[in-house]
Amino acid sequence: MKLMTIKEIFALEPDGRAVTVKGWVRTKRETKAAVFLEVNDGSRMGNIQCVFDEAAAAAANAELGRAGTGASVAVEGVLVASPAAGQKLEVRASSLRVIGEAPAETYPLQKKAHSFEFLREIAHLRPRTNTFGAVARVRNRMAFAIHEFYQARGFNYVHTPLITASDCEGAGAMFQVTTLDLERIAKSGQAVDYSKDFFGKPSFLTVSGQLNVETYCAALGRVYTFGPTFRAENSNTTRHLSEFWMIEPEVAFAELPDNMELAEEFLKHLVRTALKDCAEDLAFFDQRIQPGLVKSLEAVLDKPFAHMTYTEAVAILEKNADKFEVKPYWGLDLMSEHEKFLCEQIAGGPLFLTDYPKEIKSFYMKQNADGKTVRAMDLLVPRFGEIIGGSEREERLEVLEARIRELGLDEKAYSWYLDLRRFGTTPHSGFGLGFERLILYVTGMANIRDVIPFPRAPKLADF
RNA sequence: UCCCCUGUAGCUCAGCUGGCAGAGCAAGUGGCUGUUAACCACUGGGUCCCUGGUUCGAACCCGGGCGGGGGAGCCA
Repeated sequence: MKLMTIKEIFALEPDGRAVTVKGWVRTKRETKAAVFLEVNDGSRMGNIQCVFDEAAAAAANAELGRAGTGASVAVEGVLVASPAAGQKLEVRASSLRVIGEAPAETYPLQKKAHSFEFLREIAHLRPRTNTFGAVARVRNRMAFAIHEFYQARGFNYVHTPLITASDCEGAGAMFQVTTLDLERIAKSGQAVDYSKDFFGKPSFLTVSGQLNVETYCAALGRVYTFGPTFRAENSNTTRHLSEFWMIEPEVAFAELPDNMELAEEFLKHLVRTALKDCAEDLAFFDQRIQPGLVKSLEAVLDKPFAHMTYTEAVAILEKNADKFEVKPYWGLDLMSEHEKFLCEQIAGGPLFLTDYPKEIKSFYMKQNADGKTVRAMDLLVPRFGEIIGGSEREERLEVLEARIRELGLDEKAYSWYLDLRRFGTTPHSGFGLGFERLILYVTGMANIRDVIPFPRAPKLADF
């Protein structure tokens, strides 16, 4: 590609070479002596300032009139050092071509700050703002960093299915997938005959790739998934989406401490990469969105994450019972307020909580010898709580079968999963990291609907 | 699903006890010796979310509906 991006131009010396800038106008400032056109092409946070002196402005007068905020333009000129503060480089422009106008009377974005609520209503235009451009770039870098991290450690990227015909994933309400004509069935008053459905039985969108990826873990050793996940929960919060992306590594022969070590290295790798490669965007978030963000991310890298068992945590919470709306006790599934207290007030940073009561965790988690707890781990972080949930898996066939029966689950539905224990079973462990929660954590953004391009949530599937 | 808040100009909001609809920003025009959230002056801009009611009179009070936000739960 011959056209240079603004990011590439900013890596050059201001030696008067000819440059062409193509992008979208962010703002235009006019004085008698000069017109300043700031153009952004999304390659970086900052704009490039294109300066039209009196003669150039006169020559480009008609085009300048059409080059309002949002218009797409091509500017030709030479690259020079900027005589004024604020930018090291600028383009001394000789000509301007407006490619597509954005009439101010109808273009929703103005050269002023907009609320995130308003921008959510124009999700197709919001990537043109500083904030959403920065989120998109960080999101991209983090996605790539995930692959870098696992590929460098010999993990295999496994594509688990999005459609599943087994209702045994157990991680929440599922979206049903069907090709049946619902309106006709409703009118007929007949019972649904799933043998006529596409897969010959009820099918759903996956709520987790874990059970499937365990099969490849039992063959390739180190594996991970990274893909979309669907939950039909009626969740209306700043931390939940109906469609979100999740990373799920699974490691054969790994026990819970190995699992936590991996999770800590993983999160630190992502934070380190963001600080290194997204510095300009993070500086913006630090300044405009979440003051102190960069410092708090740097602090994450400094020290080992704290560890605590559920039982220890409850003892601490009980001593501070007066601080909570819900009184803590052993056996309680911890509330948000408890989790935030533990990582913010006690640990002062990311905190692993382990060995939860088996009653509040999934059937597949490895049972401890105490008969009461399982080898689960949640990683809690300041600001919003749980970012990672994982465990060592139960690899003992009899114990897993007993647990499935105990919970009244359909044993037959899990036969392939139990085969992994029947044939060459091994200890193994894994966890799930919510990708959008990671982006919230790294950017300091407050609402999960603002860190995914097109959020899906109850009553929200526009664009 | 539950609780709370909210809906007024393109955007963000003010509007007292019910009495003629306001500001800042944005936009337009003019000015300005290089601006950078530019600055200064002027100008235009309204289905006060919809609907029913109370009242001489409703943006304001009451009922119903719709939209938006925050918190809780579920979890990643």
